[in-house]
Amino acid sequence: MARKPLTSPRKYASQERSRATVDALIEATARILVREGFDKASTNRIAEQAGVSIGSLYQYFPSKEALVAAVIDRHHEELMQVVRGALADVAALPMKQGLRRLITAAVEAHRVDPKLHRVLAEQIPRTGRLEHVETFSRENYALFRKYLEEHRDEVRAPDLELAAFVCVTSIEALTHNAVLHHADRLDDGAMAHLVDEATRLVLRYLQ
Amino acid sequence: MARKPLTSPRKYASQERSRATVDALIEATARILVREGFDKASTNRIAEQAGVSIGSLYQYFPSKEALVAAVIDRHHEELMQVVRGALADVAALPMKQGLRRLITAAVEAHRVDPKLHRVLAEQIPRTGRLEHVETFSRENYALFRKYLEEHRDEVRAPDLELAAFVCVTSIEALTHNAVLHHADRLDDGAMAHLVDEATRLVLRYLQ
DNA sequence: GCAGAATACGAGCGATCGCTCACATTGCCT
DNA sequence: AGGCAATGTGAGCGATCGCTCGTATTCTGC
Repeated sequence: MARKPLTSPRKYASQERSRATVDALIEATARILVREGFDKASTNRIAEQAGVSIGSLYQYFPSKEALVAAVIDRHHEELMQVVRGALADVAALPMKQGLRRLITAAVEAHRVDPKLHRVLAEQIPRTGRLEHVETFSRENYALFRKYLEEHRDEVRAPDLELAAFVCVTSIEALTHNAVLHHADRLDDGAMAHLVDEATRLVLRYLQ
Repeated sequence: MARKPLTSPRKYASQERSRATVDALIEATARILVREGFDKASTNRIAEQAGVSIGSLYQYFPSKEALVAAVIDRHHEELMQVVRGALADVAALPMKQGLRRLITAAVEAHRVDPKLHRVLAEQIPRTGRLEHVETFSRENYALFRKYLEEHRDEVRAPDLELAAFVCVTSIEALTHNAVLHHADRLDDGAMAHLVDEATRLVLRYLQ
């Protein structure tokens, strides 16, 4: 199966044991990113934390960058799970309730692993994996646009593409800023308040 | 004047020559950040690009971090110049025109040096100088809140602090995303369109 | 014009980084 | 049981990093 002479690292782990190794490496990377930051996340350190030799690391990840990209992908998949679920839930609701629920979901998504989310948001550009984020954003735009189309009767906007951009960007920025930069001032009351305001913002804009 | 034995670097350059050195270093740092990214911006490389010895660099900046912080401060000062100017211009205008002008100013601010702005936005967290950004954000919130207070008769919001957070965050995210991530699709027409939408968004929210 | 302060220089230190490779161990298949 | 593929190991290489320090040059005040 494997043809290459082990120089360019194998990508696929077929046995149970190696899958555990890959998982441990990704998990260790996430841990170190959260606890010590990007600069401390050297490949040697990650391997050590994972309880795996540095050689094994390079069997499965061609570079440090690839490791971080794997963490990003895993995290984004978790986020999209939340978003897709929420969109399915609210498909039939009127927009007022639907938007409120969607914005609540956005907050929840940011609370899945806020510290990791923050580190990734800050460090992703360095990985050269900006495409990943672009893809992620694009899927968000597309999903929300579809939502708007399904509620076209309640929306006065002529350009749904633009409207989706405005809504998604605003909601993401509000929840991101609130959860990641003002977590201190954000008890449950303030949080409900914020969801109210954000809902009001996009609802009035769309109608 | 200088007491320390040259170990902890001097902060103040008193002669003309040394001020030029400091400027060259900051300018070189900005250039390298824009052209080659954070990782390539080593202190040796910065000194070389500035036409200055590495020793001189450490006379004026105690660390690489301090150098980047200086670039950040300079850039933020330029941005705030634009923002403060716009706020002064629109103080007497009714909100509808005023907000439009302010949002246009936000776009202009992002266009001062978009590439540098992007690199800084992405890399700032690494410098440990997050406080700088926080201060910057806070000044923005405060200025806009003051603006809202002066137009209290046109604003229905009960909590101006929260309203300022919502507006500033949304405007900043919209202009930031548009200018830095969708510059391709952003001719003058699309730009005017975006300003329209953003104005509508915050105006309806506030009234 | 001269002394001392201010400024500039750059070889090079110690640390760390990403990563390779020669070799050892484990698991699968017949 | 034995052979080969899959997986695991870690010492260490070459590069680069941030930064120091002893020395050379330039400027200022008298």
